[in-house]
Amino acid sequence: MARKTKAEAQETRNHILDAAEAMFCARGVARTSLHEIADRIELTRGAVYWHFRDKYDLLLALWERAMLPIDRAFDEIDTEFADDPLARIRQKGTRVLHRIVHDARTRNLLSILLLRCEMVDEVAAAREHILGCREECLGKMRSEFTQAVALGQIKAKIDVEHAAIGLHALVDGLAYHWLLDPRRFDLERVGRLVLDGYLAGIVQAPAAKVARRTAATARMKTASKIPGKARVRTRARALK
Amino acid sequence: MARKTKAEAQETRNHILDAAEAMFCARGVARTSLHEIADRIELTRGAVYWHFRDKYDLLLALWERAMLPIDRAFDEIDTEFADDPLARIRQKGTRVLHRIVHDARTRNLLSILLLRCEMVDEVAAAREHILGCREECLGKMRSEFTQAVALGQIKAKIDVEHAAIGLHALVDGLAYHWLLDPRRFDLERVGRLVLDGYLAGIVQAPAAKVARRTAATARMKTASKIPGKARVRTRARALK
DNA sequence: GTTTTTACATACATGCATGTATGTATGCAA
DNA sequence: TTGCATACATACATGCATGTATGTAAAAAC
Repeated sequence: MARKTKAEAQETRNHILDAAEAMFCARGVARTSLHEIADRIELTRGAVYWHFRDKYDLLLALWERAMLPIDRAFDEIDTEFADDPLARIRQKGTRVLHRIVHDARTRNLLSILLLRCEMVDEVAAAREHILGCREECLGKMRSEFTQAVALGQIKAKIDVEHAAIGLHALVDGLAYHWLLDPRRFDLERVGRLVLDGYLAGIVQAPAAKVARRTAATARMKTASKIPGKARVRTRARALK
Repeated sequence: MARKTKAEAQETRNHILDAAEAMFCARGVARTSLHEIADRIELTRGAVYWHFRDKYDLLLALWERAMLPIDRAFDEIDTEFADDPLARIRQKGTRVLHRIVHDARTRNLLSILLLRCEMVDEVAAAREHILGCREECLGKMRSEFTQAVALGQIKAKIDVEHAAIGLHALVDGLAYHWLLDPRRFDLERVGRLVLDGYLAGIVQAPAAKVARRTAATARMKTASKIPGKARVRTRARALK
């Protein structure tokens, strides 16, 4: 068969990635064969094996391709809200939700990651990559929270590590449930509400303090042993 | 070979389930063959096919076996905190976290569900089962939140549906990240902190109100359009 | 213009997982 | 005690996915 030019080869590489993304998303990583992927774009397995070592190398390439635009989107926010870490946190959360809903590639990749891929030995390389990205993301968020504490935007006693972990878990959990059943709720709208609720629990409270206690908070007093975080008093007078 | 008595047959059925749980957890559902499962307990595939239709029927049985104790644990809490819905919410969240950390079966099953299983056509039956459980859980939580609103424990303007979705997402997200890398953080401790932070964002605030606004909340005012939830003022004076 | 390398297609060998059919010895019911 | 259903083991047939080896024509390097 006629050999393609370098640019054309790059194009077919992208086609393979597109096909893999679609197939993985539709039928799961383990259940899709390289034959099916190649077949979808009228190629043979030879082409796939030429560009990628095996299925998991292909999967890793898929993730690397998807990470770039996400990182860039995050950096945009950093410059946009240069002096307002709390706004950056909120903006990053809502933008992630927006991307998941409106950007097919992000949504597909997240769907593969959360629902269509078994995290076992074979995907070890990809797993390490994901953990690295997660750690990087957590580090950034921790940094944001630290700055927010320094600016008095959130309670000083908040453990920034925990706040970051919670935020990350919340967003991923929302995405997970939405991907499982997208018609169940509106990820963007509900997600923003829930996110605001979470942030409301940690933003800096004004001086006001009252002693009224509900039955629940009285119970909680005896039930839990963590003094710092939960004693936070919150005030988020947001939104029009 | 010698036929076993009814009780012995039930025992081997459980052994098969145990072996499947361990293998699925260690190597993923798709990558474990029924041969490996049978081999692990010194049986043949014939035994597996006798008790289960195929691999996914086995998977479904695994989930059904795990759901019973979880439901019972939840019911215990209902009777324990009969008059305090907010405490029930908190207690259920923390108990789930506790179970995940300390009960191997719960942990394994959740690990299979979140990390070792591709949610595609083949697991459709199991998927429906899971969605049903999720809906049931959400319904209960919504009910708890509704009662909490009625008792004035949380802000009346809170949308109980969103609060339940957020709580569910938060717990699942925490579990997901912890299972991905258990040494990264202490699920029980950090999870309880984060959970309290989330609940702190929605519990009923006392009358106090102040006008101080951080840069972030000012931004948020313009950025968001949801008035109810985020305007909640919170106070959770919990914990000793 | 020749050589080399590229970008695939084709062909081959292998192994493994599945499902089913069949065998079989025993528990259990009548 | 007979007969049937049970609780498996064994055997068989099939298909499919993988990896690699080889072929090949054109692009690119020289």
